Amino acid sequence: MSRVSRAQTEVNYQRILHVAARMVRELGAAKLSIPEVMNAAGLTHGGFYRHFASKDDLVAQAGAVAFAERSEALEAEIDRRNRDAESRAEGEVSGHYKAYLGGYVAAAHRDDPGTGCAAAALAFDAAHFEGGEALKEVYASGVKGMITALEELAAKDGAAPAAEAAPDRTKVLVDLATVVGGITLARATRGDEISDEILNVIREHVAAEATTPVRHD
Amino acid sequence: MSRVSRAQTEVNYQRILHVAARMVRELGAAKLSIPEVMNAAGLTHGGFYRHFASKDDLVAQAGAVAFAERSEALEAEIDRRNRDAESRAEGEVSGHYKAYLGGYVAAAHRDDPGTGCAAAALAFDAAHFEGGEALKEVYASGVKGMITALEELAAKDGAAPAAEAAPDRTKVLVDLATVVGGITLARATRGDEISDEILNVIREHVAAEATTPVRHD
DNA sequence: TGTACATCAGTGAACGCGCGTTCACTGATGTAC
DNA sequence: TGTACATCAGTGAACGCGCGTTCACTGATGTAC
Repeated sequence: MSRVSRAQTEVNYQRILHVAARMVRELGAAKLSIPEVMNAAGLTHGGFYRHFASKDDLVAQAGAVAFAERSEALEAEIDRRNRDAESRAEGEVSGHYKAYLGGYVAAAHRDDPGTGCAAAALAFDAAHFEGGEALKEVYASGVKGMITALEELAAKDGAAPAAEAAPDRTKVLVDLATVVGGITLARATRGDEISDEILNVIREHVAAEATTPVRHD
Repeated sequence: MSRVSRAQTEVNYQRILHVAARMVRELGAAKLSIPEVMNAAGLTHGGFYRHFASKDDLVAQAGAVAFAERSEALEAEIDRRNRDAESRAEGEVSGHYKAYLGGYVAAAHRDDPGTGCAAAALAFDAAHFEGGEALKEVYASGVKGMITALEELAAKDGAAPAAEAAPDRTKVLVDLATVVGGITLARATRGDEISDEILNVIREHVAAEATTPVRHD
């Protein structure tokens, strides 16, 4: 293969990005190798620099794609909530907020980080990134986007018991930390009985009143 | 320097271990280099294999040391609680459990992972470790030790509001996930305003009734 | 206690390896006329 | 529409680098007598 059409170039670029978005969540930035990414995208490693300035550039762009993929999933959940709201009487709750959180802390999500939450999978790399600020910025704005989406999802949702206030930013931040910590601990202890126990306890805690959990795989 | 006394050998071994326990929490296993560890311990890299079978062996042993260092801090907290209990009337609470959690989610702890919680700092490496099961086992038993210690610390502690049950294993698991997730997100977003906001919100949530926070630095 | 010798912790050079990155080359694509 | 040519996406070999690991060597330590 020599030169390729513009349309094909764009297809290849997108394929590299999405392959890398999966692999960086599975392996982390340090073990992500350019030859392996290019091979997984069906190309040879030599052409890499026609698309990216450096490996750090790839990692930052792939991180942004990972957040975007997940953001689509969360927005779909919000749409579902909005549609439900139309056919719901005043005071009723849909439970999508808690369903989302409950599905987050699931074995399927723990076992498949490559398509899972970018905030959990990329936290280490965002904290340790040394190639400029690109990934750090991607990560921070990705997390802030998640928080906003969760606030939106929770706004008319709630399903809170009588004594508890309606979900607000504080509750969203605490819940997000809880599920991110839960999946992080569950992944790190995978293979030990404590891993499932953590998932189960956290799931019941965040989604006790949920109806059907959202699938994360 | 050529051969060295047995006592000095043990001193050097311990120094390598503790230096590595700090560095692996700061850098992660992938960026931890044997030459740098040995230099930081005041030795040259050639002698490394007199003490360790491989880099994976070092990482696993250093991880165990990191958990042990922190376990000592937690046990000191439990001792303090026990001493307090003697001079406390029935029904009073000391608040050490919540003080510990509150101190965990602090800027000082976020900014100094090298001496901080091993469960948070080593989660990525435990999840991605490929050199046998050593680090995974160290990590799982380390986390289970933390949970046991927190249960013990919470047992006669509590400071729970009227409606809330006394802290039990469920509460400990949820609280642990929340503070681990909180410090993980705060480290990954460090430099952005959201980092401090997460720490502050989580701290108030887990330690609302605490008196003085435990220092984690 | 003193002597002779084996041990082995630490040194520093060397190894092979995979990595990120560069580069000369290819030849279909895109463009100018 | 057709032709001539410049462009440039992709190829595969090559580079320097730091890494984990090995090894011959050193000489003080520990031991046997």
